[in-house]
Amino acid sequence: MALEPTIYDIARRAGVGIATVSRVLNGSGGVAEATRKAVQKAMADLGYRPNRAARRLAVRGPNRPRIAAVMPFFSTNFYFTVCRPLSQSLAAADMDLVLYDVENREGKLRLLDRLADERSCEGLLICSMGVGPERQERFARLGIPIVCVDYPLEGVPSVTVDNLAGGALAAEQLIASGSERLALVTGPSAALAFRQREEGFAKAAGNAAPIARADGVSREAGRAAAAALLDGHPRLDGIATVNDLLALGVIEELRARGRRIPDDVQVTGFDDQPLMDALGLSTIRQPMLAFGEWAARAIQSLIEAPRTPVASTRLSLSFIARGTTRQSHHQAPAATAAATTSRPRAAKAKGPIKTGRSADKKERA
Amino acid sequence: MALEPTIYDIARRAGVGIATVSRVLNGSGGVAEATRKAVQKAMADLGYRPNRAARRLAVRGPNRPRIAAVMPFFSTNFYFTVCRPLSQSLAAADMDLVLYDVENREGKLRLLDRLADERSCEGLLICSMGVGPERQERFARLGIPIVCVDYPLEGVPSVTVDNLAGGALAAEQLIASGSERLALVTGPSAALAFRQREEGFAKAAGNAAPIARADGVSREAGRAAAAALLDGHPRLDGIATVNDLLALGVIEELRARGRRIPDDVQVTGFDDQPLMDALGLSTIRQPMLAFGEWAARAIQSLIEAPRTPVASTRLSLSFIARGTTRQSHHQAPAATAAATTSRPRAAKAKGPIKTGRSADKKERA
DNA sequence: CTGTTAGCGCATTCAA
DNA sequence: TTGAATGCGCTAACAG
Repeated sequence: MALEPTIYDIARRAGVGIATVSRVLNGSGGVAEATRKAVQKAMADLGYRPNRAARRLAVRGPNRPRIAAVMPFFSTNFYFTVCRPLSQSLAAADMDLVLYDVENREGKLRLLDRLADERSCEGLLICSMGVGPERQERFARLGIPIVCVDYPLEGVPSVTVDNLAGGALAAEQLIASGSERLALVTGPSAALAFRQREEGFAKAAGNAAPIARADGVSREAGRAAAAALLDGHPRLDGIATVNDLLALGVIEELRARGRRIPDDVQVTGFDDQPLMDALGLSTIRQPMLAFGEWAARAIQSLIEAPRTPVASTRLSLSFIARGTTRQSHHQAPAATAAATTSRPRAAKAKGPIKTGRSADKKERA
Repeated sequence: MALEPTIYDIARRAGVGIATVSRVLNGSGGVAEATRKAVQKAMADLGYRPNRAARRLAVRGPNRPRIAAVMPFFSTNFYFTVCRPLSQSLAAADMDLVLYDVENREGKLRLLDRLADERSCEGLLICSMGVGPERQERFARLGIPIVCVDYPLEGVPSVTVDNLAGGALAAEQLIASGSERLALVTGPSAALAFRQREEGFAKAAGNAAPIARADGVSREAGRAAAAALLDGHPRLDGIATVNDLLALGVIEELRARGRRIPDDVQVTGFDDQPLMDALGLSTIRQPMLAFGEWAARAIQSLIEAPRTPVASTRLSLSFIARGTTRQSHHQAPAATAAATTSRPRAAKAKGPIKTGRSADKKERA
């Protein structure tokens, strides 16, 4: 018996009609206690499990759209923060959010294929990753709209930021506040955003500036990368990173080596994840809130009006000055148009908990 | 036309058979370009949206169990951390994780009713919240197993910790390291865990110790509560909290008032969320990883073998000493059996980023 | 290439 | 209180 038992099976076994089985199943009353028991026993014996598809078809239950959110969810609080507005918007629009955490390219592809095979979602939300053109085409044929966040995918609406400008902004800020020997700690090259930030950084810092690639986006990875970097370039006085956690790792290593921050070396992060203000990390803020809100709206309109095209948007980044950089003397070049700068207050790093409670609160999308 | 159009509708409109419609729908090939276009136009015109229930029934698609995870997901990183192992376990077991963020009691009840009405999940995972007995009974009848995390619900398997002991542990640690005038900053009384921690704290700190109730579990709420507390009791030298974020808020307020930590006043958190080590917060660690793993296993076995009872478990808490408390002189009383203590290293708070890289890494479930 | 037909598993009349 | 019959929307043979 490879197949799942159905109400027919249990009806036969209990010596009743399927209607009766259905009744006890739904507690619709009007069933003799004896027969109910018999039916329940039969269900238990056969390990019956109702088929929800059949039920929903029969009951004409609401075809509540399910949005599959595919992303390396647990890698960083960036995704958590993006998902917050997303979740709320979707709930308000009466859609379900199904979370699919993917850690690597293989996992992602396998998942996408499965989603397509089983049509297990009505909308696809992909973060920081691409989709093969053939897969993209497949979803299109199936009528499953795709929306991309933090990744520019041709042919589908996406919200992105100018990562190239962001990378440059980091370098510029470091320079503006006095660093002369810059370096960058980046993450796995699989991420397009990282590669773009690297490029932007190199453009602004000069190609001589060393770039160390961390093996992941964790603090540990950042620390290891910083160690390697500092071994080769002990005189560095400004380290940018492509991610806040990496920056924290860099800072740990710097401290372990007795370098003072920001006096000896300045450090910047990227994202402005939650708690970075408490940690006093200078960083480049991504409009995570806006990311989530935009994505929710886009997928919503795509589901309600399948053929209506949605225009992609590009949001801007801003530098948040905190305790790991010094006061900047020059304004950042206006060249990086898409990136704006804000300096709430020159919060010198002192205690373990340091809050920049100024303009830090709301992001400026 | 209140009803959704079906393939019959579009078949009629396009002047073809339903099979053809189905073909273009699935890209199964073997359709003349002309007819395909006609069909697609009809679909567009009628705003056709395939009914997934029908499809899955017809195709006998895998009845992949969907686990609805109901919790105040975005309130704290506690849930994020619990969900990580949960997500991975479920994925490995071939189940989908559907996230339902609920912010309050009403939202929760409404959601639970909807889940039951629509049978939109095969398993229910509830965090930090109860379910009404009638609702519980309803899910039971529907054959939808429930598992509770961080909340002891009679009749359903649950993972919990001894919050009473946890509250006491906080007070004891504060006392052991020299505080004499204790206070507690707690959260909304709706949360059972908070109430229990309050009770435990009061028992160990004495009923004279003031308890301030914050209006939420955010840093802002913690800070506000601390302000009120300090206004009324300026000489406090030890403040425990029921949540890390609250503790961070307390610390902000303390610093704003020029009190030194831990010299003038010691502070403890609760949970040991991610980054608390970097922030140097002394706290009581919850076994979040184990929470998630256990829940995944429980729901799994309940789905595979519906009638098999699963025993609840209670995991233990441990105190993690970091920079916001002083070195303790006495061992914590052995009375709080369920709670163990560990002091990796007396990390004096110095820089904005301070890492206790010792035994901090893995939790001790 | 395309239409006809027969289920998929369940809820729900309607009679009995 | 119970059973037989019907249909939910779609896919998949099987004929044409």
